[in-house]
Parts: sequence; structure tokens; C-alpha cells
Amino acid sequence: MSSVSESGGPRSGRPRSKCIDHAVREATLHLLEEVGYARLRMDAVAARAKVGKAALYRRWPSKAALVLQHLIGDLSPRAPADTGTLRGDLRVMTRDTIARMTHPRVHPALPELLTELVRDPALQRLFEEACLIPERDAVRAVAERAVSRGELSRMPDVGWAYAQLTGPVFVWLHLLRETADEATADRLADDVAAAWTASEEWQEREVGER
Amino acid sequence: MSSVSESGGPRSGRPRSKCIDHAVREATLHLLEEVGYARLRMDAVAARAKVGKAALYRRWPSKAALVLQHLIGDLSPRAPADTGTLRGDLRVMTRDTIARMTHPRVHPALPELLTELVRDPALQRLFEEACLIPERDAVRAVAERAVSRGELSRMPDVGWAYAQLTGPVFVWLHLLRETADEATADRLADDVAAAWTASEEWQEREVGER
Amino acid sequence: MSSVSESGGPRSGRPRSKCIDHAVREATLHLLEEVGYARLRMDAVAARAKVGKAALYRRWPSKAALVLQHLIGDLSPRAPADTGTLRGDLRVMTRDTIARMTHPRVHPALPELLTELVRDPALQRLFEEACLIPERDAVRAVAERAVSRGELSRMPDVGWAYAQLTGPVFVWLHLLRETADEATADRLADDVAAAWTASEEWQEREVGER
Amino acid sequence: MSSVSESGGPRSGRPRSKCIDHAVREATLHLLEEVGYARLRMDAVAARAKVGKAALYRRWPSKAALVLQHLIGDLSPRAPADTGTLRGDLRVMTRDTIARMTHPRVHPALPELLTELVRDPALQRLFEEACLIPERDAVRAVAERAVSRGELSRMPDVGWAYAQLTGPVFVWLHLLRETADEATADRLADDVAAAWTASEEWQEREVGER
DNA sequence: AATTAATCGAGACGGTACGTCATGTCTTGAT
DNA sequence: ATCAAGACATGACGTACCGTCTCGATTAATT
Repeated sequence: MSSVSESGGPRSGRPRSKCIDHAVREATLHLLEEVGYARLRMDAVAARAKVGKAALYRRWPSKAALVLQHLIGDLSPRAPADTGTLRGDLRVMTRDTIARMTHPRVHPALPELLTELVRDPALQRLFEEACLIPERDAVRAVAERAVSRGELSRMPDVGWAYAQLTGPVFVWLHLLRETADEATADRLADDVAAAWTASEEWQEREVGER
Repeated sequence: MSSVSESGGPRSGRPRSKCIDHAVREATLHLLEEVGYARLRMDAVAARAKVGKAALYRRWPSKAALVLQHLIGDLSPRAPADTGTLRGDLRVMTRDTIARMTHPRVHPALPELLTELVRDPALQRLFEEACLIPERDAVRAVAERAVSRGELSRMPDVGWAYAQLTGPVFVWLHLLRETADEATADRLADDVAAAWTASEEWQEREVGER
Repeated sequence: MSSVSESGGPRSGRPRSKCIDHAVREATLHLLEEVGYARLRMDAVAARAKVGKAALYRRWPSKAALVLQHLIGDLSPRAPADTGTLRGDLRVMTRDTIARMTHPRVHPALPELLTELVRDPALQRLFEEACLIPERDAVRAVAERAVSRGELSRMPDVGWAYAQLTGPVFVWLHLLRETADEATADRLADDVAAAWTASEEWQEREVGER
Repeated sequence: MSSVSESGGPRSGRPRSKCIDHAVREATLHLLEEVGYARLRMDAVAARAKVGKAALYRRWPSKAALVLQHLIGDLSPRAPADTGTLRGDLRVMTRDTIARMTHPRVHPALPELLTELVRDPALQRLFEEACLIPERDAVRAVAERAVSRGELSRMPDVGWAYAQLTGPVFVWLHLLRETADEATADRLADDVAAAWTASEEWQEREVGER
């Protein structure tokens, strides 16, 4: 993970204090939980961390970057374990997804963070590297295992799979304002498994129809 | 549809001018397309509509309410036609969804609007009545037809179905920044059809296993 | 006194309700005492009088006019009694002046009313007719009596006399924020008497010096 | 003179820019002359000084404070020269008073400034320190010289003297809307001299009557 | 040890939009 | 033509927050 706060440059002069990084992290995460993203003020972060605002902007170019940087850890997917079956692997993944998206710090900040993400290409890259790419790798790994087991005959579209796995949870949580537990995760995993399997059958059928 | 700008009660006093409603609508929609949601200024709306800012705030409590009110038309689902098959009906629905979410006014405003939606309960109610409920009705109608045709033996969860139908498109468009066409719609429709069908088989199987 | 609220014009249609004049007067005076001039809102007057704002503006062209109109009674000088001596007459006048300027309704509104007076020629005329002219007449009467008694040999400048009589009280009350009682009035009366008398001596002396 | 814009304490942080103080002063004084007090807009001051509105409100709590602060220089009295006689000293003072009150920046702003002064205790203190106290000192100096010369046998009331010297000019200029020149100043000086002298005679007489 | 140069906390800065407020006018339908 | 109710345009207000900049004071690595 390439950190926003690691600047490439200066060789001499006073080095940046490590304990500022830590204090800012503490302040940001606490304030996120207390007031959410929108009401989180850079002044407040600086004050709580007993740090000058300049120290903040020396490390992160914007409020969104600061927050995203510190939520990345909570947002990044875990490596998907091999359970022996496609449905099992998918269930592990969806449970991980739901766990991250319902995290007390992540949940209230997610929609606003997405808004900033859309606006700022630098944030997009950060998010992509920390979340999108690992998630796609995970999907790919699961799919490859399923292919090698013979559960699938061909690889599904990894990008679309990401949308299948993440989208319903996001809408479920934020638009419908429902709660999500392991049953929700399992239901989603089954949906995806069904879609992957069925799409093969249809393709075969369609090929056969010609 | 219960409008934000329709006040409930009084009979006396000067009634709110219809032509202001119209001018504001025109101004809002044009500015949305020209500059998007974030850069849309209340001052600019008022100026373009040749209206005082007070007239705006008398009708809508916030910028978000103003915009949502006027995008509702573009966001509300069409009644789903009966194509004779479940997959056909679903394809009509997903195409409609994608058409709405890629609308030039809707697309750039959607993430920010969602952010406000999450914050403001009044907006949530407005959105629910204008979008969520009709969309759920549409899903229910499609599912009921499928049941009566014998394609499904039992009704799926309508709320979850909404998440299945909307979530992937949202993520696909805004997180992955991909484009969506009719092929995307069809793929999604097939996913949902597969999930609905498969979930029945699994349930049967699970019942049989006991 | 020509009232602002007597419009010259309409012959036909519904006549203006007298009881509105009364209700507005009551509301204005009470609000003046309660919140002063600056925080007195036209909306509040209308609401308290249970009257439409249009009825207000049909009678008075501005807030300042409305207030001035209703304070005129408290501002207008009483006819000066003949006490037999110049100093006695002046003391009656200064006591009257101080009584009016310390009136609970007049005192807090006076500086702001003066500001409006400076701005608005129509108010100036109203004030002139109701206060300035009567006051000058009073001064003239007192001076003429003094001349006829032989206390003065020539008439003083009536305008300047008004400034002599009013100015110190205004500054005393509003700039220095002191309280004024009858002793203050007497002191002022003596000052003016001294000035009038002395100016004659000086003039004689100056004439004699030539 | 204790300035509104001088904050008492802190040693750290970026100090307030001197050149902003200067630019704001320039802008305020020019706009005062161009449009007067009532039509002077804080936005306009900020724009003309090329300064953010926040910088204004950081220094002065209100428009009235801003203006008063910058007019103080024009309002403060000059030290009264010793001309050798009481009447001469008083004429110097009254000419100074009239000169200040007819100053092109001061004259049109004075009534409105007085209004704000009455409302705001902080402004009162500022005005008191910069004007009232020096003016009273000047009066006292003049009176003491007169006493030491034998022109007066006892000190007059300094506060009342201020009212005598200032009040008639204010009323003459703003209520009567007359013009004031040196003749006016001399007339006023003679009035005050007469009052001071006469009050002694009366007191003697009253003492003698007992 | 002295020098150098980037850091530090504090907080002022320009800019920009916000939502509120009050005035005086205008528009209903009813009297 | 009036009435009460209340919407209207206008235009200033004071506040808020962002991201930048400046101040004098550290603080390490380099001379």
C-alpha cells in the first residue's frame, strides 16, 4: 500500500514526527465514530490531536484523503480462505464484505466517502489499490479454485462480480437502511453462486440453440 | 406523490405562485445538467429563476430537498410491461433502472444525493414514496406473474430484490466507473432470474436433506 | 396637526376601519416600550394588532413614519405658562422638554428616530410641524413676554434658542447616559437665561467699544 | 487609546497583518465619504480592501465598531490652547467641536453612529475613552485656567459643560439642518461663558438671600 | 559546536456558500 | 376600496469551513 503521507522528497531538515501520525490517526478515527464524516472538521482533528493544521495538510492533501487513508485498513478485504466449495468461499467473502461495511467507523462515512471518491482521481487511485485490486484478486482466486474443482467451466467477469458482491450490500444498508447479518451474507453468496452457475447453462443452451 | 413544496393547510393569504414553481424547476434542471449537484448554488438557482432566495427556502428546506424533488421524476420507475417470461420482465426492469441511473441529470448527482438522503429523514421519506415503494410494487408484480406462470413456486423477498437489481448497477457505474448498456441490463436480469430460480432449488434440496 | 394616516383621496369603496387605527396605536406603543425602536418589527405590530401588513402601509409609508406618528403626542411641547419672570418661564419649558425626552416610550427610540428623520424629508416635515414649529412659537412667546417685561431689550434667535434648550438635554441623556430631574431642568433654564441676558450686555459693550 | 482591534494576549500563531489594518482603514474612510454610513456594506469594505470578510469580523464585532474605530481620529478633540481669556479658550474649543462635527466623513455618519453607540456598551467604552474623557479633560483645563486667572471662582460641572458645548451644535446641525461656521462657534462659546459666570452670581445671590 | 533546513503549534488569511432576516410590495378571496 | 393572511423581490447580514500562509520556536542531520 502506497501511503499518502509518505512524501518522496526531502533529505535534510527536521524529519516528520511519527507521533503526529499516530495522534492524528487516533483523533480522526474517534471523531469519525462520534460525528461522522460530514461533521468532521479539520480544525477539530488538529485540535484533538494537538497538532497544527499545517501538519495535517503536509501529510494529506484533503479531508477526504485523510479520512480514506485511515479507513483503508477497515475497508481492505481479507484474503479469502479455501473452504473446499464455491459457495463456501463466496460466503466467506460476503461475510467479510458485510463485516467491513457495517464497521462502526466505516458505515456512517461510506456514502460521503464515495461522493469524494467520484470527484477526486487521486482518491480513486488510492481506493483502487487498497480495495478494488485486492478484492478483484480475491474474486479471481475464488473463481479459479472453482474452475479447477470443476464447479465452473469458465471464469466470470471479475469486475462485474465485484459489483454483484458489493452493490446489493451497499443498497441494502444505506438506501433501505436494513441491518445485515450472516444470513444476509449467505443469501448474497448464494445469489452470486447461482448467477455464475446459471450463466454457464444459459450460454451452453444458447450455443446449442444455434 | 407527496411534494415537499405542498404545504398542508391554510386557506387564506396569498397562495404560492405556480409560475415560481415552474421557473425554479426549469432553473434547477438546467443547472444540474450544466454544473452538476456539488457546484449548483442556491443563489444561482434563484437568479436564473428570477426569484428571491426566500421563495426557495419557503418551499424546500435545503438544497438537497430542492434537487431531489426535481429529480424524482427522472428517478421514479416505469410500470413493468408483461413480456410473457420472467427473464423478459426482469430485462425490462433492469433496462429501465440503467436508463434512469445514466440519465444526464441523474448520473452526476446520484452519489451526492445519496449522501444527503442518508442524513435527512425527510428526504428519505420523499425518496421512499417516490422510488422505493413503486419499485417494490414493480418487483412484486413481476414476481407474482412469474408465480402464476409457474416459473417460480414462491415469492422472493421484495426488499432484497430491490438491492439485487439496483446495487450492482450503482457500484458498476460509480465505483468502477464503467459504462452500462443493454447488455449490462440483460446480464443483471439473468443474474436475478438465476438467483430467484436457484434459491428455490436449494430450498427444496435443503428440505429434502432433512 | 396634519396626520400621515389621513389620505387625501378615496371617495368610494369600503372606508378605513377606525378600530384598526386604534389597535395599531396600542400595538406600536406597547412594542416600543417593550423592545425599543430597532427591534420593533412591522410584522410584530401587525400581528399584535391583528391586522394585515397592508393596512399598516396603507396608512404610514414606513416604519419610521408609523412610530413617529404615534410618538408625536409624547414629543409635542405643552403651551408655556406665564410665571411672571423669564427664568420661571424657561424653567417650565425645560422641565417640559426633559419630561418628554425621558418618557419611557420616547427615550429609547429617540436616537434612532433622529437617524430616520435625517434621512426622510417627509418625516422631517411631520416632525417640524408637530414639534419644531410649536417649540419655536413657545420660545418666541416666552421671549416676547420677557421683552415686554423689560427683562430683555431684543429678541434672541429662536432657532438657536431651540438648540440651546434641547441639545444639552439630548447629549446629557444619550451620550453621557446621565439621568435628568428638575434640578437639571433648572440648571439648563438658568444657562439659557444667562446666555440671553449676557449676549445683550456683550452686544452693548461691543457697540460701546466702537 | 485602546483599540478594538488590539487583542490582549497570545504570543503564538500568525499575527494579524498590519497591512490589512491599513487597507481596511483606507477602504472604510473612502467608502464613508462616498456613500455614507447607512449604505456602507461590509462586503464592499472587504472587497475594496481586497480582504476576506472574516478578517473584518475578526477585528471588529460589527459594522458600527469598524466605522467608529476609524472615525475616532476625526472625532477626538485637540488639546485646547491657552489664549489668555476664558472666552478665547472656549472659542477655540467650540471651533474645534464644530470643525469635527462638520467633517465630511463625520457629519453624515454621526446620527447613525450615535444610534449604535446607545445600543452597544463596547462602543460606548471606546467612544468614552477616545472622546468623552479627553473632552472632559480639555474642559477641566480651560476651567482651571479661568479659575487661576480669577475669571471664575469655582469649577463648573465638567459633564454638564460637555453637554453645553456639544448638544447645541448637534441639534443645530442635524435637527435644524443649519450650517455652522465660526460665528456659530463664537456664539456658543459666549453662551457657555455667560452660563458659567452667571451661575456664580446666582449662587452668590442665593447664598446672600439666606 | 555551529549551521542549515524542514518541521512544529498556533492561528490569521482569502474565498465561497450558506441560511436568516427585515423591509416594503403584491396577491389572494372575503367583507 | 377595504380587510387578514401571507407570499414576494431585494439585499445585507454574520457564520462556517476549507485549504493556504505566516509567525517564532524546535529539532535533527549536516557541516
